[in-house]
Amino acid sequence: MHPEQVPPVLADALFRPVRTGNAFEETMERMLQAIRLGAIPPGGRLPPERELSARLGISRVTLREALRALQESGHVESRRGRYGGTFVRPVPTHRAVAGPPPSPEAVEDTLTLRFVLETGAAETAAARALGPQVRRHLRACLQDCASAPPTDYRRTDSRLHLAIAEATGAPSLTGAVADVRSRLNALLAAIPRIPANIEHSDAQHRDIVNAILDGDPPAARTAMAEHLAGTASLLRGFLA
Amino acid sequence: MHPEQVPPVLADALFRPVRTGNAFEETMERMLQAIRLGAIPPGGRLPPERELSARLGISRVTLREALRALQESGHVESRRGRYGGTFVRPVPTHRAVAGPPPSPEAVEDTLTLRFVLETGAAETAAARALGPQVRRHLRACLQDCASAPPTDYRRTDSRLHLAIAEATGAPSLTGAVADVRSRLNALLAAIPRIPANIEHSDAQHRDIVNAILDGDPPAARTAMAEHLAGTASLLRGFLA
DNA sequence: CCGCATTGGATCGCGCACAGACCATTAACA
DNA sequence: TGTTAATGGTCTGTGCGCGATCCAATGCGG
Repeated sequence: MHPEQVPPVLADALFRPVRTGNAFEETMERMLQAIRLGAIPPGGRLPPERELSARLGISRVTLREALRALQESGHVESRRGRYGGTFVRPVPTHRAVAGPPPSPEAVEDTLTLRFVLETGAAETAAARALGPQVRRHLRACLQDCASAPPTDYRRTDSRLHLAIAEATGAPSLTGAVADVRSRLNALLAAIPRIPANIEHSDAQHRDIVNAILDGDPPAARTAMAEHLAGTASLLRGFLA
Repeated sequence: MHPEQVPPVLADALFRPVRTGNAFEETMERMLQAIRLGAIPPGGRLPPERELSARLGISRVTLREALRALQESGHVESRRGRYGGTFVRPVPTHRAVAGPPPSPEAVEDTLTLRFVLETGAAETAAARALGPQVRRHLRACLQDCASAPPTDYRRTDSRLHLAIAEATGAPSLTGAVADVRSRLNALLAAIPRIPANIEHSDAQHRDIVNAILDGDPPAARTAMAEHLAGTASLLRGFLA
């Protein structure tokens, strides 16, 4: 007997895990993502626990467990009372967690998804009529990125890329870009030292943002593709 | 006092729900996805419960609850004993569940993400050196799609698009395409009747597959973009 | 200086999901 | 024709996450 089988690659995609880890771990990951991607800047305040737990779809108890862990790891700080809240601490103790090196397949997978999502986001953003507020935000992120000290580069860089995704106006796309960006940052953390191609990056960032602001989708896509190629070959060199 | 706030769009993306629904519902969704997307053809056999529950990262009890529900809804059928298993029933009782009409924002969100993912997948697939097996699979899906009766069109169409995503070799991208495709099918289900532009679609499918097999990324992207435009304007017309 | 709205902090009972073991059934194969 | 391996079917105890409710602190407005 030979029942029809589902192709292996498709099976991996469709029958992938329903839930990755428990609620606590998922929540930790999400909060760290928000902090590391610079969505909540140092000194910034997180939404109140009741609101945040509702947004994340988890109980307040579970959220508080995660926040407590983040507190102990030095990422956030809590203050009680009205006008209190949970605040992101500036430059937390950056202890590099040395995990197992990622497999070449995982690297290629992440880079492929990233390329598709981010070039697509740039193109889509350029095709939209952007409001003045969004345009200002893009320029501000670009400026932050260019003038940031090397220690903040990773964060401001993520912030800019996220801003581009936001400019598409599609929440799903923004979320997908945020996720793949987190995966990318995890890969970059496994690299010993980052070469000083920051100036080069800044110029590329400017090209991308200009193309988007000018409403030139093909140029935005091309500029983004060139920008991503740098990081991609860097990662492939170290990890693949 | 005015603590720095996180931009609303980004907050929606980052603080989106950690887990959508309970494990049972998630599992149901996943299994229905596999069936409706045609990954498991009618008559095909699902992996054994033990293996499937392990893949999905859930307990066998929970998986069985979902399978039982699918059994009662007529989607699958179980047989005990060696060489038994759970099989997809041909053409289950297609009772259309009339939910609330999707919001225009949700439609636009889905269409945007779909455009980015699927054009990106086509381009990526065309840029790869495809093995003979993959090439055969693509051609087979194209053929199925062209020769399928109207009742099977949705399924074979999904199957072809999934095959293209598979051809990228990136599991994450394949999973993302499968997800957005499910969302799209949900939207299409809300439309009263599908116009008879199937022949047109078949020609476009051929163009896409040919461009991929010829290794012409720009042509693949363009062909896919044209193909998606049809469905997009259809949905926008009905729902936006 | 007082009152109060707002926020973090803490506790208790409930229900779902899990892990593991065991039972029942079936078709290929020797 | 018996054996056997693989599969669906069932049961029980355990732990995590949830909902709800209350407590504690704190700074602004009167």
